[in-house]
Amino acid sequence: MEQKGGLRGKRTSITDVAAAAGVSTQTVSRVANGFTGVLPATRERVLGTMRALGYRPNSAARALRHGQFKTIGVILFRLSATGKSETVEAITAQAASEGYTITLIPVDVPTQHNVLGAFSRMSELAVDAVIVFIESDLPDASIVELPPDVYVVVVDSDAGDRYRTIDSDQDGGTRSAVAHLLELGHRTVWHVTGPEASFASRRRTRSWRLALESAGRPVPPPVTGDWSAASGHAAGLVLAENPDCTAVFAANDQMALGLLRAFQERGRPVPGEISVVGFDDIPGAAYFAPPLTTVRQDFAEVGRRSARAVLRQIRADAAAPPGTDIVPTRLVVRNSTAAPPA
Amino acid sequence: MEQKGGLRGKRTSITDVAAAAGVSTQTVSRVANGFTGVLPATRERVLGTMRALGYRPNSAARALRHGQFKTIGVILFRLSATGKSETVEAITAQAASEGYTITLIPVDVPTQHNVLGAFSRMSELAVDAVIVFIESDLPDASIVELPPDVYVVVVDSDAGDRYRTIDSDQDGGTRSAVAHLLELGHRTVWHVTGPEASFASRRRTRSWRLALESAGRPVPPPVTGDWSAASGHAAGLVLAENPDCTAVFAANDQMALGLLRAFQERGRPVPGEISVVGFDDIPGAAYFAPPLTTVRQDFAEVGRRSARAVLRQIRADAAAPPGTDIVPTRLVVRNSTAAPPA
DNA sequence: CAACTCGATGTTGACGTCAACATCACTGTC
DNA sequence: GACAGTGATGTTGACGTCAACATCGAGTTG
Repeated sequence: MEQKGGLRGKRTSITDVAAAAGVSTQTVSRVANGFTGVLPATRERVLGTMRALGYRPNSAARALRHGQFKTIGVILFRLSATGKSETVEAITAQAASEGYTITLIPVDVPTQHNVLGAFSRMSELAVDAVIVFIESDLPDASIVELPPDVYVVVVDSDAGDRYRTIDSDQDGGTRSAVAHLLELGHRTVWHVTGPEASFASRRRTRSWRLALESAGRPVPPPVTGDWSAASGHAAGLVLAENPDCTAVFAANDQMALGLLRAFQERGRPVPGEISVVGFDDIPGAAYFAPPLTTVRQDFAEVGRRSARAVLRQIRADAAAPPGTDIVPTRLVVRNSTAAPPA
Repeated sequence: MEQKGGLRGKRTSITDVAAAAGVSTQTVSRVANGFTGVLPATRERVLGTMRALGYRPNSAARALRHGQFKTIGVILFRLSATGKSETVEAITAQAASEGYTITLIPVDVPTQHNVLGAFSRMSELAVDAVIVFIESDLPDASIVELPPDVYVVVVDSDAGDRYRTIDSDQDGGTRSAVAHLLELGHRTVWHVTGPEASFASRRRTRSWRLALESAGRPVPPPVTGDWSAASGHAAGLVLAENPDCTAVFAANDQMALGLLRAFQERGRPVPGEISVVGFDDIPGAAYFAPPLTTVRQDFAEVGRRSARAVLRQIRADAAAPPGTDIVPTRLVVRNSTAAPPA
């Protein structure tokens, strides 16, 4: 019933509690922070007054006093992209376990310019460190805009030589996908890529190419998609016309889903005539028609490690050495892959 | 190259700039805040000094001074649940457009106790308002723990009589799904529910029941799921055995996907023998086998409205009247529904 | 040219917290 | 019983910002 308007600024402060309890603010502070050296009787009295007055420490004053915000900023582009929410969720949980809070710093479009903007905007934000979670190239200039007292960890990007980086094993996952298909007897593996701008996509494409080359297989021209099932479907319609195509590696599961559909529409049974492998292992992939063989990413683990890395820097008050911490991926074989038709 | 350790606390303050530029801190403040009444020459000089020293306003000091944090807290359970990330993304964007930042406040398990904990924990957080985004019942006691100077908007829950609430039109969506199926000629519609604890699920179940009753149709026993495709699959295995079952309304698309798979495994063609309708319209639903008829939720709009509602309260410095703002949902007819077999 | 206006800039203090230091009342010692 | 020691509690000031008020000098007016 107190949810009335105009209540701003009436928050009870340490001074109010001190006055009401008949002690000094310092004593209240000691009680609030659980310090010893306060008589049990006094402590109880103060505690009671705090409760009665509904006292809550003011975090702005604390932050000002301590020079720390107990907050980590996460700069990101599309939170709703596959896996991102799992990662952010894990970051949040991990941070919370150490008393830190997460602040979201959105970037409209991940152009160099905008990322730069986010970096400089953030520098006046109340954060002790940042996790950069944008799957595109970081502009070189960004380092200039970075406030020197904020630590940085980068997720899924190519800043390993400048910042600590956490990444899923895109390369290993891709190689195991290609290897799986080759072992089944396919002559080569076709590929549907993600958008050009995506760093993850480019790496998958590169690893796919390398895997084929090192196995001495021909490298068919990749088909460009945009992560969506629709683009996978479009790619599938093209690929279905090609009798040589017996195995496709899609850069994510959504596109693989589109492929599955396109092949079904074109009467090219999966895995009978064409095998399909995806990437991500999204919820439901096991129930596609057919259940999708795919590369599972541990999005949550990426988040946990990012948070830990950043927290470690804050604790040590020192930047982590650049370099990349790679989170394993794992091929999950289901029913969308089989030997090529005889 | 400045990313060295131990740099904490060296952030340049308004005082440093003032000293360097040979003016008072107040003048720097005026320049920093774009106030008039500063000679262009002075302004330029100060601006230059700020740049040279890399000055960034300290938001903790600002917050302390103004009594506002320019921050909105979002209390949520699982960020990675369907649609949640879209909503949060929209909240973040909307808030950012008004200079507000989003802080994530996770709740491990949405028990009454934990939600309460989040509420009280949050009260010492640096937030001006909260969006409660937990699809479970809010404990009555929560209101007690709520700091009186923080505004609240609730998403997808049943607090409409206490707080401003934003919600998707679960009822309308469910009714249109059921109506669609009945219009196709099905005698009745079976239902796979979400978990018992979910408020959204319970409402969908209730609306489904009401829709059938008001149409004078028999109400078959609902099958309980847990949102996952696996649970949908399990439900489908059961339902497939029942020759009376010709139409199923699944409380979400993941479970619908599981149903599709189960019916396919059991040789019950969709939509030939059984029609399936889902809820959510997740990415890829249009590429399921067959493309899924489902109820589309506008998750982003829910987020935008929540943010706007909360921002409006902050601006007006007054709580919004309780009541619910309903975001429309829309039936998207695709190929998983058809007339029942003759 | 004294009185006054007005625009530019400076000074002071307060927001809430808490570290560092100061004080005060005991207790026990010789 | 004067004195050091100890533990509980109080006082002061500083963190960075900015509103309110103060000052100061140049231009205007009668």
